[in-house]
Amino acid sequence: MLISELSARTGASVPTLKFYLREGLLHPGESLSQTRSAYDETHVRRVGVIRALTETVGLSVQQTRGVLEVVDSPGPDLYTAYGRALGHLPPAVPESDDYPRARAVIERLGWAYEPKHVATRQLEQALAAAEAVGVPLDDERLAVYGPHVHAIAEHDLARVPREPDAAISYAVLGTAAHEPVLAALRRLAHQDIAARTTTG
Amino acid sequence: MLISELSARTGASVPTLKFYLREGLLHPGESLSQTRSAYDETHVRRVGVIRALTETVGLSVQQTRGVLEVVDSPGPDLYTAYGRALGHLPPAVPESDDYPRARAVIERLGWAYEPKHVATRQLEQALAAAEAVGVPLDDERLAVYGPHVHAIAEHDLARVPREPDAAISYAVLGTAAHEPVLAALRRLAHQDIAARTTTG
DNA sequence: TGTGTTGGATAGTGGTGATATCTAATATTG
DNA sequence: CAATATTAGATATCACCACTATCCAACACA
Repeated sequence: MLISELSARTGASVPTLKFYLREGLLHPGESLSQTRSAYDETHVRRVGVIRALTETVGLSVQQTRGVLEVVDSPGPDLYTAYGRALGHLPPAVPESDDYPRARAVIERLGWAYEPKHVATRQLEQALAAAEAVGVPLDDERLAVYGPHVHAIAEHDLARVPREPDAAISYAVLGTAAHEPVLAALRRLAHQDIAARTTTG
Repeated sequence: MLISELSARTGASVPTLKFYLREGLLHPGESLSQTRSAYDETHVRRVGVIRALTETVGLSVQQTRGVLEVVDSPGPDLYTAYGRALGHLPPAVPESDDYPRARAVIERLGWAYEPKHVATRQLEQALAAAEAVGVPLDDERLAVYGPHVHAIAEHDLARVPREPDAAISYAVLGTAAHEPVLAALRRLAHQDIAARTTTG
């Protein structure tokens, strides 16, 4: 299909598609001539991914490109690819050599403190932000969160496909795309409980 | 304290503080004269909240103002205030009269489907985005998530303060500030499990 | 042969978060 | 008391970003 049809199929305007091509978010179509390229179903899907990552997950174009690069060239192992992908997701965190809040929490939960994990840094950042807002998370609360989150994570990992490429793409996109779902579920439960306790 | 000291205390530049004042994120100081105002600890805290909401939670200045307005004038009941605050948090969702994906999930979980809840709309949006990315959430998975998330939410609500004002501010800021913590915990668990299964 | 679309390049748009500059008024210091 | 510095408040400017618009020669198709 030509670019105008890709535009019709995806709802993205032709100039926007050209923009994605320029920015390297969308792989070029197969060149039919100097002035014509053929796009296929992979392009349709890719545009959907781009729009979901930017609009719903809230990534910038740059972050989206970073995530998609990991999906396209994941490297040999899941752990490395996952870490790389997390590095493109917010919050962006400056490197340091110790993350005291995160370490305390992780040790309290009996998990392994590993400062090299990107997620460790992001946890530190998130805990610091909660403190700054005036709603710090105490140990008892984190002790409650921990097992529930771990159970969710184990279930996630159990469902990752076997083949390495599919696994990486699934893990990377799943992390970004499923977080808003979990957040929405929690908000929904809050709102529901609040409605029941408020009104009657 | 004068604005320069507030700047020193918070790390925000004087022009930035003036910007927050102009935009209505920061309440004015007590005017000492035509060219001098006194700021206090409430201003220091408020700047911390603003920076955490914008930098870590990722809200725009406009969204932050919306959330802070709810905190400042919450209205009489928690449910309304919470809904209003959620409306300022991403993802922004166009209104509709039915949210089929969300309804299916909510009914499957045995919760109450209430299309008026902002969180219902946000759930629909998040589920649609996951589909678009190619990693839809099946019923079985949501059935696993549901109880864990609900347990977390109940624990959250149990710890909300009794006094209405404190409760609302806690609920609103807590929702925004604790989501990144939960997300980071889940990412950490993923990365940890991936590290163990990959390397050995 | 003519009409119209394409790829590719370049430039422009609107919004946003933050700075910079300016002025008159007021503290502070020597 | 004079000189210097700092402030509030207003206006203007900046850099960035995600797009969008325009233009052109090359080409397809009727």
